This record gives sequence, C-alpha cells and structure tokens, in this order.
Amino acid sequence: MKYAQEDAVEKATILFWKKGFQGSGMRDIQQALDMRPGSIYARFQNKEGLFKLVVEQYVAHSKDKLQSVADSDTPLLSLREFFKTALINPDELRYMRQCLLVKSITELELIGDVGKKAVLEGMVLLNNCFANIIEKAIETRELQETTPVAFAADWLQNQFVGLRAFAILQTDNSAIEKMIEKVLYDLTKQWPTE
Amino acid sequence: MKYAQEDAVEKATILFWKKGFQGSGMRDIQQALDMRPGSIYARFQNKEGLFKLVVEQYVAHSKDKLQSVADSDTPLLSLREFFKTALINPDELRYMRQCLLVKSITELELIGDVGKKAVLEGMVLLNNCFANIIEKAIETRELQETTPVAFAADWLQNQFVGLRAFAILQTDNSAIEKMIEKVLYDLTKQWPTE
DNA sequence: AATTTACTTGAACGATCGTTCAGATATGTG
DNA sequence: CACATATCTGAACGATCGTTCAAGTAAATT
Repeated sequence: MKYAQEDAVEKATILFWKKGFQGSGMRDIQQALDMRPGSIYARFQNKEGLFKLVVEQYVAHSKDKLQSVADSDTPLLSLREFFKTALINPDELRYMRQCLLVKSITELELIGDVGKKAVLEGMVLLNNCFANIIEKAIETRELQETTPVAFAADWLQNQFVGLRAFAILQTDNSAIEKMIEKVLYDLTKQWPTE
Repeated sequence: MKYAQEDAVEKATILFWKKGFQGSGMRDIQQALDMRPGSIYARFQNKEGLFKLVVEQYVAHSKDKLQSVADSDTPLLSLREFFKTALINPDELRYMRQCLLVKSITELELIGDVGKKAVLEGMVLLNNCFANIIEKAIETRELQETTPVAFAADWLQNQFVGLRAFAILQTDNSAIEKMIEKVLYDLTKQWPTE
C-alpha cells in the first residue's frame, strides 16, 4: 500500500515533468496512475496535493544525488558526472533534461499556494546541497580556499538551470559536454572581487 | 489600423509573458485586447496565430536591443547595462525577468507546430545576435582574440537563461548584480582548451 | 442615397477541465 | 459467516476551454 503510493507519485512525476502542472489533466493523471478519480482524490486530496508530493519526492531524490556527490572523495569530479547524467540521456528521456522545479517556476502563478510553497522550498533545499558540495570541494583542495561558498552555490545552481534549458534544445551531446567543462573551469578559477 | 494591430500584439505579449500560452485563456485575451472573439479570430486566425505574432515581435524587439549593444563602441559595457535593465526592474514588471522564449520552451509540447517553430527560430536568431556582440567585443579588444565566438555565443545565451531564472526568484538586486559581474568576468578570462 | 465591402459583435457550440459522491467492492475483525 | 471498515469505481456536475457564425455596424465606392 505504501509502495503503491510511492509508485503512483513516481508515475505522476513523469507526467508533470513532461507536461507541467497545468498541462497535465486529471484524465491524463488517471490514465498514468491507472486510478479512478475518486481514488485519486481520496488519497491525494486534489491535483495540487498530488503535485506537492511529486515535488517533494523529486527534491528528496535530487538531494540524495547531490549529497552523494558531496560525500565523494572527489566531489568536483563527481559533480561533472552528475551533470553529464542529468543532461545527456536518450531521446525518450529528453524531458528529464529540464529541471522539474524550474519548469514549475515558470507556471508558479497558476499553481496554488501549497504547490508553490513546495517548489520554492525545494529550490532553497537544493541550494544548500550545492553549498555542501562546494565546501567539500574546498576541503579536498579541488577548489581554492578563497571560493565564496554561498555565492558560488547560487552560481552553480544557476549554471545548472541554464545548462538544462540549453540541453533540452541540443541534439549535439558534445556541445553539452563542452558547456559542462566551461562551468567546471569557471568554478575552479579565480572569482571576481567585490 | 496597422497601429492597432501592433498595439494588440503588445498587450497580448504582456499576458502570455505573465501567464504562458496555456495559462492565457481566450477570455483573458479578449479582455486584455478589448476585442470580441470574432474579431480576434478574424485578425489572428486563432490563439496560436496570435501567439506566433507575439513571439515574432518579442524576438524582433530583443534583436534590436542586442543589435544596439553590438553597435556600441564598448559592446561589453553595453552588455552589462543590457543585463541589468533586463533583470532588475520594479516588482510590477517582475514577470519580464523571465525570458518569454524560455518560458515558452517549457510548454513547447503543448503549443502547436506554428508557435513552436516561431519559438525555436527565435532562439536561433537571438543566438546570432549574441555571436555578433562577441565578435564586436573582440574587435574593440574588450575580449581576447582567442575567444571561441560560436561557443561563447551559446554560453552567453545560456548565462542569460540561467540569470533570468535566478532573477525571478530574487528579492535582492545586489545578488543579481554580483551574478552579472561573474558572467562578464568569466567571459573575459581564458576559456578552457578542448 | 444606394450598394458593396470590411470589420465587429456576442450568443452559443461541443470538448474538456477539476471535482464530487452514492454505490460497488475488497479487506479486516469478531 | 456476519458485520464493520476502508478503498475503489465511474457517471455526472458546473465551470471553463478554444472556436464558430449569423447578424449588426462602419467605411468605402458608385
């Protein structure tokens, strides 16, 4: 039963990821989850309640992945691999290149307060994960000690957002790889002084 | 009459920019343009036809602005100002921080082929504008001669996308300014070798 | 002034939207 | 086996969606 719930949320994630909140109709959801409307509403309250769970699971999952990057012996090398697997994937999984959170931000005004809150809190949480990675990379001397942690975390999250928008339009994987290299390059070099 | 058309498209732009293609209902559009459904359909064919004109006008407008950056004596300084005015604006114009094209990309699958084409062609066209700016900045010696033009254009467009997603969440303008400085810094410095 | 042409109007269409709820079915308990 | 409880079902609701079109109004032409 608890498994069925997580499984349902996972299926809903694919749908919302592909079509967005507004673009995913209840009938799409019913089909994707193989559940009838009554069951969905009994379990998830409403469409937004389901969306909230989707976002939370997505964030938790992303957090785990970023955490294991931070826990690596060479966080910066792991970060490169993380970028690659997130941004380069077969065509039928292309929708995953877009970040679900960023996609949701573009339709934030159309989502209710509950979903909105989940999205924004998710962004903050993942920002912390990026900060952890940078701190860890300073410890391992992969990054300079002078790297401004909080700012670099914002910057890194930013780069990820830009990269994902870039990757979704790209057919050429090597262009994406080059872009990843530039990000890591700029991360390791000197930062502008205030 | 021709003026009225451009004026109508401009009003539609604000709506689509705020609410997206899917999120803007025909009744919202009717209200924004102060036109009845029949007139709208007579003039623009359908919702997607209007959207296409909106995108084309948006791209043309953006192109002009980027062109005048390239035509400046100091393109890189102008670019900084361009970023600032695009990303920092009063709260009631916050919706403008998001790029209309990028916002449209996130709902590309829900827009018809006509609108889709306009969006993708717009991205390519603006990419060329970024390339022009970089070429011009090399001429003025603001950028190193070794700067890889096409790649830097992709990268710059990317940065712009990331910055806009960042700016829309940000309340602190100085954080945005710092991020702009980092972009310009990374642009002028050495690029990673292949 | 009469007639043609160009444009606007707004009620109405069928489709789809998110949501509800009375009844059917399955599961747990004594 | 009888009964209580939890879960699921699917027809149906009112609202809203994009769109159409016969009728009305304004402008241009003769």
